[in-house]
Amino acid sequence: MNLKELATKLGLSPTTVSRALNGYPEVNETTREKVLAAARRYNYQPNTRAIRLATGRALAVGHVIPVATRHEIVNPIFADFIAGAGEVYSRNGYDMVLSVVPDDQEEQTYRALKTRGTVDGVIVHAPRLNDPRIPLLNDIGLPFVVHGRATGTTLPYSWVDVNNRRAFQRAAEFLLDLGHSRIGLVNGLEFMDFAIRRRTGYLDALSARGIAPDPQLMFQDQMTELAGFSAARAMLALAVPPTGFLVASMISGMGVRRAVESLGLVVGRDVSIIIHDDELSYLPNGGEVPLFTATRSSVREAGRLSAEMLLSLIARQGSGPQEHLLEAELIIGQSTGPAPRKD
Amino acid sequence: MNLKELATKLGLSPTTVSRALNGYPEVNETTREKVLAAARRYNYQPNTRAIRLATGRALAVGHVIPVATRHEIVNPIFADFIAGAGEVYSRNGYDMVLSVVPDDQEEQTYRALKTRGTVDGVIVHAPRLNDPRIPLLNDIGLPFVVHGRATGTTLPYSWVDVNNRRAFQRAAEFLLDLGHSRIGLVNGLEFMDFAIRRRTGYLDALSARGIAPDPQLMFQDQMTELAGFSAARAMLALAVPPTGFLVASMISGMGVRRAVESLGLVVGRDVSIIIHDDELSYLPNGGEVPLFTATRSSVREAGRLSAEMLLSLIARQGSGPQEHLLEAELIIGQSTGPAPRKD
DNA sequence: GTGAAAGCGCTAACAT
DNA sequence: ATGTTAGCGCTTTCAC
Repeated sequence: MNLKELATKLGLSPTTVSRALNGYPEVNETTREKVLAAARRYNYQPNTRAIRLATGRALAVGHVIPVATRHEIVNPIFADFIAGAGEVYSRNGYDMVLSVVPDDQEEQTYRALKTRGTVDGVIVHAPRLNDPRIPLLNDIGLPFVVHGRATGTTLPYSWVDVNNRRAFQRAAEFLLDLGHSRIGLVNGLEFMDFAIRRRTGYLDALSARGIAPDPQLMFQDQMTELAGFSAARAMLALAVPPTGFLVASMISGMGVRRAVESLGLVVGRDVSIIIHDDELSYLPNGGEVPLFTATRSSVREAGRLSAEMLLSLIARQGSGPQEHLLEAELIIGQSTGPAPRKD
Repeated sequence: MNLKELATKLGLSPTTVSRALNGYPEVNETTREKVLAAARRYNYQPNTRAIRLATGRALAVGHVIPVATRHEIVNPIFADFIAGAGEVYSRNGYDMVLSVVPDDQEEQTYRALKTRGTVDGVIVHAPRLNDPRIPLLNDIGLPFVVHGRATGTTLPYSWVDVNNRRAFQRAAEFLLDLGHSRIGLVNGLEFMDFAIRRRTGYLDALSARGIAPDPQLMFQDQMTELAGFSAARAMLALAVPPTGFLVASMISGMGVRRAVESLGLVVGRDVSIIIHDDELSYLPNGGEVPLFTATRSSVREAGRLSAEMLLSLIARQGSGPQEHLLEAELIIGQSTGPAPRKD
């Protein structure tokens, strides 16, 4: 059933039916009712392909995932973000187009997305320092919203971010309040914007207490189990080992936990671990570990907000770049003071 | 630059230009050269929206992810599969449309995908026993390929699957050959088709050696770190604990490893662990654990094969359902015989 | 308030 | 081998 057939059945022109369906004000209300009833009755579904051609809009939003950072797709953050964004898209009749491309083809992909009219806008994930995608997208005129921020970028742009600096600052303060003074930082790679901010928050908390940061307690690496394990083992082998850990991700947090336990230490008694972005969909920790988390809902919320922001940019309802900073929720599980010195 | 403009510049009709560009045989080769050169020169990019409307094809493939199984998206398997499939799609000018929907809207989503003409076909992920999606898609006439198989389904359908039964059988045989006789199975939820097949492989290996399965050594649960930890702890607390483990996923495998180490046991000396789908993108295990894996490349390969199969179904090149069974690669790291009894 | 007609940028008969 | 002519199913002026 297409528009023309529906119009014929109603004894109306396609124009009027179209207007009635799309909420144009000039349609007689009784006519509109009839049209809507018939559309429902015949299960009329407009052909998206025709709408796209006629309007020149793609009715789709792109998410480009370079394969080099493919692990991003297995990041629980990504999954929850996508779930939140997907909700908004489908509510607005938009599709989500996922492009998984070799990282040397990222620029080319964005250009093709624009010139072929595949999407009306894109979400930029995992921004890095001076991220080249921002000037690129600006240049080719493809509307975009960044999930996170790109330190070093001078151009204005729209973004939605969790307050990573504040999150790590509060987590560190929490450990400091418990009496910990040697706190190990197990961070992600510090060319990622969020990792920089997290380190800053950690340092801010230390400096507010007049504690000088110890480079031996600050690790950055991929957020894998093995990297977390290695970092924690190295720190625990120090002459004066840390009694608390601040970890950037659930996955590396599991490595840290294993490192601690493999030395016969007990988490929550001898050592406190605070994991960022804990308690996400597929990795419940069973409430065993003192927690700090951005919480699942806030990441979903970030997805929703980003998607809404992008759709409003596409509709040009927005005036200039929009920005939104979400606060992370501090969730406390068991907690413990510093471990007794064993000397 | 559109087709008409390009044709005018060349002094040809749009038809000829279209034919030249699309490789139709009736075009004069010198004409074709000229057209291709001009297209490159003016950076002509055909408007996908117009092609879609004119041909009635969506040039897109759908992947529907119900939010209830949202963890599927954070599954390394999913990421590698998507990477492989995405490669094929982009090589063929197809888009990948991802729909993340509440699980009670799954059927409705497939119907809408069909009636609105959003996609030409779909990939079905994570099939369950008697999966209702297969009759549904058959019913609405949307071409599909299943990644995995759905035991209990009577309708013929196309699929690509890893030989899970054989994989677990070989892994169990490997442990049996080392002298292990008490082998714990840490499986995924056994309403998932792949989990059923894995259990079958495990049981086949035991029965071939005349070993009766012990229900206390067979666990099924979500494939999370905590579930792996709990299952392994429970088994290790038995009067006669297992000396080997067969684990369904990297994530639960980390829980099993932690459980083992938390008891002061050493992996590779006291206990052997074999993890399926290990060594995927973001979870290197550092070669510490005896490995068994479907390997990253085979999952990517499954993605590629599924995508190719689907595109061929869409083009109706295929005659009847196609099937493809991939063998998993057995990768051996350190290995060990059974732990000495400590009584 | 409704309709006729043109057009979005291609493809695909049907000529020639 | 190339061109002419209709569409694909909508939206959108422009008339009435």
